[in-house]
Amino acid sequence: MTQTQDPRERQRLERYDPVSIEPRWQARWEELGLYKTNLEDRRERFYLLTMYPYPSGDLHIGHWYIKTPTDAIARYQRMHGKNVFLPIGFDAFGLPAENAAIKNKINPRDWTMANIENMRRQLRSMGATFDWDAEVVTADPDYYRWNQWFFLQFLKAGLAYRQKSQVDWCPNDGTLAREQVEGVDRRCWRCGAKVEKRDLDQWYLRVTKYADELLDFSEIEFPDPVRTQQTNWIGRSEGGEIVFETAPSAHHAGGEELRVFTTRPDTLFGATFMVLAPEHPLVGALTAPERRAEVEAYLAGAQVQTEIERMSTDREKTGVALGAEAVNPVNGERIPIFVADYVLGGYGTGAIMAVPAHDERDYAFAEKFGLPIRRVVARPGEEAADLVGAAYIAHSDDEVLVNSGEYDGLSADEGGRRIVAALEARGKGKAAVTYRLRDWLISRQRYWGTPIPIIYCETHGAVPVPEEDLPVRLPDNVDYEGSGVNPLTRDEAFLNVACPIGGEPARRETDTMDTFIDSSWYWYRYLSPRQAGTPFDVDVVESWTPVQQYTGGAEHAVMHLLYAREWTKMMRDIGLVRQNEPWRRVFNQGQILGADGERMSKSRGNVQDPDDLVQKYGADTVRLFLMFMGPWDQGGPWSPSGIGGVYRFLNRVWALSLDPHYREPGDPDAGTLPDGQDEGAARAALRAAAHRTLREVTGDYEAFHFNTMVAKLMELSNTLYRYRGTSVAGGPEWDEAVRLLLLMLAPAAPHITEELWSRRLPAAGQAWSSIHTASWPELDLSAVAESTREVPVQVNGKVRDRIVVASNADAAAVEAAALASPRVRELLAGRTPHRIIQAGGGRLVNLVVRD
RNA sequence: GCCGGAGUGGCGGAAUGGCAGACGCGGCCGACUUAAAAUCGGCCGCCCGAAAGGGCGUGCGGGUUCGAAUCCCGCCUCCGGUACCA
Repeated sequence: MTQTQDPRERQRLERYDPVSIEPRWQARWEELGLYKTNLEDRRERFYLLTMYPYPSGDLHIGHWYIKTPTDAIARYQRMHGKNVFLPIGFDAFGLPAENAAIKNKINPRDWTMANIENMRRQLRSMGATFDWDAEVVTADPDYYRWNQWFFLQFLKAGLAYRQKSQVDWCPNDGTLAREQVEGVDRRCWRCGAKVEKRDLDQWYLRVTKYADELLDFSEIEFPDPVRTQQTNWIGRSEGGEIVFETAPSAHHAGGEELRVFTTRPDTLFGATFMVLAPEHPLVGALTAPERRAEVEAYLAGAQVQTEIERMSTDREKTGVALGAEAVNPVNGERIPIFVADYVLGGYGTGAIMAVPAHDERDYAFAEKFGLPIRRVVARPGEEAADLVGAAYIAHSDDEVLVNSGEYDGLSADEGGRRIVAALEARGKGKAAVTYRLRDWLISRQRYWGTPIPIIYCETHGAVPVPEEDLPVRLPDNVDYEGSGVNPLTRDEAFLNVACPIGGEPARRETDTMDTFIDSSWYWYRYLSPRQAGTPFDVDVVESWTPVQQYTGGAEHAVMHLLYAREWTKMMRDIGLVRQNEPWRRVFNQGQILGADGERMSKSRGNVQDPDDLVQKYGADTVRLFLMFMGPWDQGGPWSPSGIGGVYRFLNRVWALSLDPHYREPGDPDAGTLPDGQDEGAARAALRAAAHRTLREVTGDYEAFHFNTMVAKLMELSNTLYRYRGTSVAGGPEWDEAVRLLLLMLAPAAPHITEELWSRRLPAAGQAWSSIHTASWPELDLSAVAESTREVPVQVNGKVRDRIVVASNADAAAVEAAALASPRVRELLAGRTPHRIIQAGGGRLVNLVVRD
């Protein structure tokens, strides 16, 4: 067994050369069809979905950061015997393609398809187990025709509608959904330009219908921040709708209804004025002739200000009196009506009752315009004198109504309920719920997207394109004039069409759909990507979805992740699927930033190209390094320092597997067992290390704790290294440990493990089979058990000694051993501990002594 | 402002009520080598001490507990989201 050897005489160990190993195995796996999923297979299914990339041209390291651990999950689940489906596709419509087309005068399709081709190559170089047969490219007419089909079904079901409205408009990107406008200064999520307002006829999806249902997360497991963000975005508020009436005046007959929404109906007696949003339809009618000039100037100013700094942080209140009054339904009081842009046209009823004593914004407005402030809610014990002038915004349980007529003395909550009930009896109000969520504006004034299948006819209006005429294809050759104006609007061949109803000359809708529609259902299409006649095979969809696990970035928390839930519910309501949610569980990995801590982008010049790293270290090292960097949900600035450590680790795995008997000339202890260990103990220690690692690594894979998973495999390889060249190296326990190490490492570093595995099998007299078809190893708990254990002993909470006891020692034995320790006796100095605590079943002892 | 997340060695990070700093980077020392690289081994939170050992230490201040990086209260800083939502 023991060999003496002169290293200079040994044949040199073959070098670990990932660049030659990796492409060879990738080709072999493809040849074997190892990752083609048979969707008919009845084994337990595991649909693993990762957000499909936008084909911007190059994969950067951030893509690998999402996809590498996802691939490891797929491989891990396969080793557990599950039928795993891991598809991939491309989010191929969108603005960058169009901008590139304008700049270079090429077709967006050509630009996009060339990028996709490059990204396919890069994705393959990761060694990921994507099932390429399921690939979906959204710019393919066979895909986007179903966007059109869905739109028509939603139209029939009343879930889609057209409306003229003020929309957020980016000078570069055209119409934006509300979610796509970012920040205080209202900038475009995509290009960062200032967003303006425009009045346009637009198509909407009626997603507000699902507001309450979307607040129910019982069937979907989201990271907490995503759930919170969606909840806030939907923004449900309970309160009352109260009907004020306009008062008659010299210029106005009065009696018109002015509805307001409030969350504080209990403060109705404190309403001292009313405010309408600039967009409110009654502003014009209510304005007194002598006020008209000023009001119109204000409205014009508000329009301009939306384009400039209306939302600036100082946000001083502005507004103008209309010269009209409203009647408070609860006490008949007449209060003045103002128009002010701090009231939003799109929320609630676009009008508020202003209660300056109990609302910060109303208070600021009242102060500025010298309007009365009347307290109507008081805390018990507050004197009448305390109530003058100041505002009281807080809302607590023990407050009562004052200055509120018959409701005085009631608790605010109870008073509010009674006020609403009394108004309701008179038809002057009712309990109401309002949401912040708006319907989804899907029209985009862009070429590179799904054409909205509508034809405008002078006789028949907006006519849906008949289903049999789908898809409405994007013309391939369009004329880019170097401007952002949608070229479809001047493409006569596309525009001119006969009305499907009467055959009259008519024109096509030139708007295309928001690309978030493409990404709202692509994983259903993956399951039957070439299905004709329906968007997907419903039986396959029912058996494979909701998706088991979805992985991707948190930046989509209130966009993609909300739109797709809405879409699924709409599909359900037109009878297409039976599920309520698209996915069961979503995980957000962190974001890799550039070395400068900023988002990686070509313009910043901080992009890390994975190809360079793969060339230098191999895909396995890059994969493993990305997993090892830190917790997966954390991300952080990119720094390649440390990648060498991971590369060294793989080299050590290589050396251990191929050359167990080597003795390191630089190590004085090489070839000798650790102090105090005989061969039997060494063998047991090897097995214990391997199985303990297996126990922990299994838990880490399950919890997506890839960084600690790698650390523990490094520890195991360090242990093996300690025994390399000793009498136990190459023995059965050693062999088992190496085997477990390779199996545990296989999901993360698939190439090197496959290479080493394929060399082990013939050595063991077995036929070749891929390590990726092997089963996850079985844990042998008896191997983990040890005969002794170390117990830290604390005195007053500070560790003062460590004692070794038999691993089956009971509490009394541990206590006795602790008290017998010379060090402890010295510290106790004759005192008797008044308390002895053993934590975790004797894992730690704490002796508590009083001074 | 509001909502969410985070703050631990020179650095990435580990430990979620029980031995703080696993694993890795980096640094220092040593071995191997004619030499260098590669490789291998050892040491490295701060302060006192020759050592044994002791004191301090997880953003700051308090608290709960036999015991706190971890739980509670009050702050500070950074990152993400949001922007007058009545």
